[in-house]
Amino acid sequence: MRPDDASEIRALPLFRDIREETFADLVTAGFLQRFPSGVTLIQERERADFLHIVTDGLVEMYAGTEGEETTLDLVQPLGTFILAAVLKDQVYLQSARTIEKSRIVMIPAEKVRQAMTQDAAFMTAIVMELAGGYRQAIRDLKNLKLRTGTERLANWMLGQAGEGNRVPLPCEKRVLASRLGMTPENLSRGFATLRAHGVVVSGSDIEITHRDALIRYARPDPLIDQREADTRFPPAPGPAMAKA
Amino acid sequence: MRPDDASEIRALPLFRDIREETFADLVTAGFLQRFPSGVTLIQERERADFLHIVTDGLVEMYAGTEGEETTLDLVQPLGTFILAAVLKDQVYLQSARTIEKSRIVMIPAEKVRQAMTQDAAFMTAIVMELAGGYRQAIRDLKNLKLRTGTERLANWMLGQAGEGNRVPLPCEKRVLASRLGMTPENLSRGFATLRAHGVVVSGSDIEITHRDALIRYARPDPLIDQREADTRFPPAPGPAMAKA
DNA sequence: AACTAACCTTGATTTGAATCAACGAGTATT
DNA sequence: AATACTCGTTGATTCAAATCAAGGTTAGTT
Repeated sequence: MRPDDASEIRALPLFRDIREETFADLVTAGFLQRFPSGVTLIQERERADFLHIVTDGLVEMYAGTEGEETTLDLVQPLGTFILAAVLKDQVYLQSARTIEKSRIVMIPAEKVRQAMTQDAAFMTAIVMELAGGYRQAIRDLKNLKLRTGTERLANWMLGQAGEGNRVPLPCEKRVLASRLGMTPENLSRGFATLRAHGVVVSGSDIEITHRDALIRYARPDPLIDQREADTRFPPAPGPAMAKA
Repeated sequence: MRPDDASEIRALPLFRDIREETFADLVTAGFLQRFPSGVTLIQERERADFLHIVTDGLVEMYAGTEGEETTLDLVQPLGTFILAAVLKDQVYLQSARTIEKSRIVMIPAEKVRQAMTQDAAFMTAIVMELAGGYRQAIRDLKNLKLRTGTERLANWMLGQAGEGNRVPLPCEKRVLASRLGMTPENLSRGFATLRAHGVVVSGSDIEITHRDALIRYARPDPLIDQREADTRFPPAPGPAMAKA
């Protein structure tokens, strides 16, 4: 791994506050690899061997048997995946494939576990990362169980647009459909439905023209849709905190 | 909290390996409370204030707006809940209510965070607990996205029966239905469908008469259905492990 | 024991979503 | 430039699930 690759991932919440020495250990053991689009990086049911970090490109996490598979997540640059499997030293529950030309940093699972025991700050960061991942999974569950497909789409658009009105498409629509738990056909129909609620779609050009109308349709819920700010530990203590 | 209440939760993976002193701190700060059935213990969107441990009874984790809610999990004795919210010092994503007469141990969030920084073994246990919870949530997602309601029911039955053929019902069928992501009506129909696949249902008496037939229908997948063994850290090292 | 109130089941209907099938648009290839 | 291919859209149909609407059972109460 080259020095500037290392400094790039140093900014990650997972590594930001750890000791220089711990980081050096991880970087030394790890390596960076480039992959074209469409490469399977890990396969569900295999033993966890590396912590993966996406430094460039896009990775799809998916699961299921051939022909009957579903997208569970998209990992964008400066995201990590399968930390939980690495820590528990168990098999992957998800597969991963590149869906763009990507750069991936891989760190041997054993080194991660070792570093965790040697650096309390690293372990703390791991706790926060896992807690965040867990909470995101709960959000996904609520999203799936409480909303229709088109509602999920509408809320996804609001999140993706941020403050602006353009909705950048991070991947093929078929992948987005699977991520949202619907078929490509129904995603199309979903976009069609949303035309009546302040949305204009033309190919991969997606725009929100009447945000209030879309919000009225989507009924966004911060407990489902709001990305969580990454938390440093200890979290801001209350004004009147007891000391042990 | 009485001494034997304390010793009861000492056996939990979360506390099993922590220092005596840490455990004493937590026990001193915590308290035990008894609740009748039907009491709301926590409410989504509130600030996380206590780590909860169910020592007796049954707790339903649910979410959603009045009238449109869904059950996310059932917590049985010697289970904990909302650890992630406590650690991140954020709001609950789920509500909790007793659905049986229950005994709950509550430990102030601040004490948990404090104990974590003072006892590496406790932090390690937390990492394992979070990783396990995260993986379970991923399993739930796969279960929902890859299977029909009746398939989820069939696999739930196999898991609930264990080695035997009786399928104990831990809760009302309406709650089970919600947990499995279906309506009570469709749960009934699901049981009806499974009569053709080796299942006999009469009220709350549920029995598997032809396990092979049910398995053929359910097509269980260890990556979805298998409970994870709780992992101590470090996980079993390979035969040739480097020492730092 | 009779009454009440949940809970569960069953049937009919509607709605949401998946599937099947055809076509059009865009991209890459020859 | 023509071709082949993938991707996305649209329509028709089928299927799964939710909803609406009765009944029936059970448990808890008076």
